[in-house]
Amino acid sequence: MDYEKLANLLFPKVDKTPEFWEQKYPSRNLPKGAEVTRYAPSPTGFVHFGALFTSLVNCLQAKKTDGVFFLRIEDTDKKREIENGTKIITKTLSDFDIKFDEGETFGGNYGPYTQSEREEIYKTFAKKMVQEGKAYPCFCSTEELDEIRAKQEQNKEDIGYYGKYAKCRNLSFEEIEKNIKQGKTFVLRFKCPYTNQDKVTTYDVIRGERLIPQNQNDVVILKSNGLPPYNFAHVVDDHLMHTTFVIRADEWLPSLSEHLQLFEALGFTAPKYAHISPIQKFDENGNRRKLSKRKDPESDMRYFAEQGFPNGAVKDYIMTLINSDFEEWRAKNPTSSILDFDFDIKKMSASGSLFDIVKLTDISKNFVSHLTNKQVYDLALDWAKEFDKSFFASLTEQKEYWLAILNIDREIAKPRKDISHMAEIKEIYSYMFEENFDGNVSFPENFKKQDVEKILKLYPNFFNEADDQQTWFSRIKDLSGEIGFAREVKEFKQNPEAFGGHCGDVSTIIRVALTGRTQTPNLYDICKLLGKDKIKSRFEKVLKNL
RNA sequence: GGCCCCGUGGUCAAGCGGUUAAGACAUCACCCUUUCACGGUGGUAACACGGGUUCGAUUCCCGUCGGGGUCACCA
Repeated sequence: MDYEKLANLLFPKVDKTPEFWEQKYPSRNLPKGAEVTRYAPSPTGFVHFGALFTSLVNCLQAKKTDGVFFLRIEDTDKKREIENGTKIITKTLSDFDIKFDEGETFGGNYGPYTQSEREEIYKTFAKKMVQEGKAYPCFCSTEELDEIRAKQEQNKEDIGYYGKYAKCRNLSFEEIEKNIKQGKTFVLRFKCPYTNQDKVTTYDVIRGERLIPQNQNDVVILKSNGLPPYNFAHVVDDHLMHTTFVIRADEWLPSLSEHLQLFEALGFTAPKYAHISPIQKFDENGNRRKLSKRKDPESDMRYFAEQGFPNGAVKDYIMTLINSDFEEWRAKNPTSSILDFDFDIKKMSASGSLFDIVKLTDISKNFVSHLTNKQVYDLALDWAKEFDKSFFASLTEQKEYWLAILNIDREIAKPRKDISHMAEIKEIYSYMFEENFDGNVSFPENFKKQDVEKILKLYPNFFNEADDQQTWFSRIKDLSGEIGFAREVKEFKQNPEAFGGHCGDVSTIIRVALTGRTQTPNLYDICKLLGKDKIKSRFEKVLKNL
């Protein structure tokens, strides 16, 4: 077979040579140890939780080594593309402070960074493969391929396009020419020189050295639309873009040997690899499974935006999954940038972790507790603008009041931790607004009705808006004494029979009467914000319902 | 089904042949406190199983089991 002739038959329009591209994309001049990493999504407009996870690891790996982190859009399958898909992805990542050094809209000397615009490049290298007898055209139809598979399944043989099943592998030049003249489309297949009896040693940065069977399939390297599938695009792009470190999901592990073969066939040096296990969740049977786009709302980063989790909190949570000593570091450095953390990809676990909303909630509460009232207000405002119109209106119209509410138990040594996401704020503080208060509250059962009545009638006389917190509470004690309750909790505990309750009980009754809840932020602040008039009117409503 | 990956408390996880098997979340109890929180102390709770190797295995090897992934002209 004259491969040169075949190459020209298949790719008559390709006039560039591999050398041309090699010269156009010379080695990057980077310091020793600098890693070039990338995030390479399809423009589906959907950012999976695991994708954010992976992109964060890639980003950190590049930043920690003073390397380059770039964005490449893998759009060789036009079916998956949606309008503005790329924009949505970059916006989402940028919200999480994941910034690219290079990419279609970020600049860089190794573009185009969109695969559909790289067709000429792929074809140049595909042609080279043909010229060297390492690839051949395949005219098999889907039906023929299905037949092959059915036969293999029946015979319990390995499934795939290989050996005697590789029908088009030995087509003569004349047969190929005839097919092409008839206008038949073809895919280009890699002429795989191995069987799966052959083994190859691979190295994965997280998993270490492994001996794995070689791929034996004549995999497709150019689809009939002229663009390559992932395998060939990955190899050509990451070679030409000088990626040094490919960090990707572990679903790629089974095709690693295939990729390595392609690097070898092209005469390229393969990058380092790390394969990350997927984030999982329990299914209805209690088994773990990968977070699913269809079944799990939290697989979509939009979920966290809708709930109003601060991006920083989500990122902190992901960091705890990436390197488990992050939490300890974060506790000591509550406001430091993640880049100051001693990230190390080798500290990553090879096993997949379970998504845990409870843990995220805890981390988020900690995160929010370190913010100022203004920062929380701004986050809430941003969130409400998009997701809750009435809350937005309330925040805007009563800005000062909201700032005061959000300031309760904040910016003190041990701040309160009750807000984890923006969507719950309106509900958490609903009792601060008269329109939500109907006087229909229920007191804990151990309180006597007459005690409640006494307290509600007396408290307004004991409350002065000008009092500081200490004075305020001493008046509550006075009130306690007046109705036969203990002024001090200790006093009560020593002799419970002698009292109707203690000052803490009085506080609880006031709290419940005012808010309908047994747990709220500092009661003193609430009373002060509400003011005497509202306290009175709320108590009147409660007394009517008693 | 073939191949591949993974397997320490409910969850995230340290651990790299000898440990009282860390820590965090969750949970429970208690303490602190002028209320609610916050905080503190302590408790419950784990090496999937079976064989080796070894003086000694959570750690190394093999097998079993369990879970996951992958077998496309999708990435």
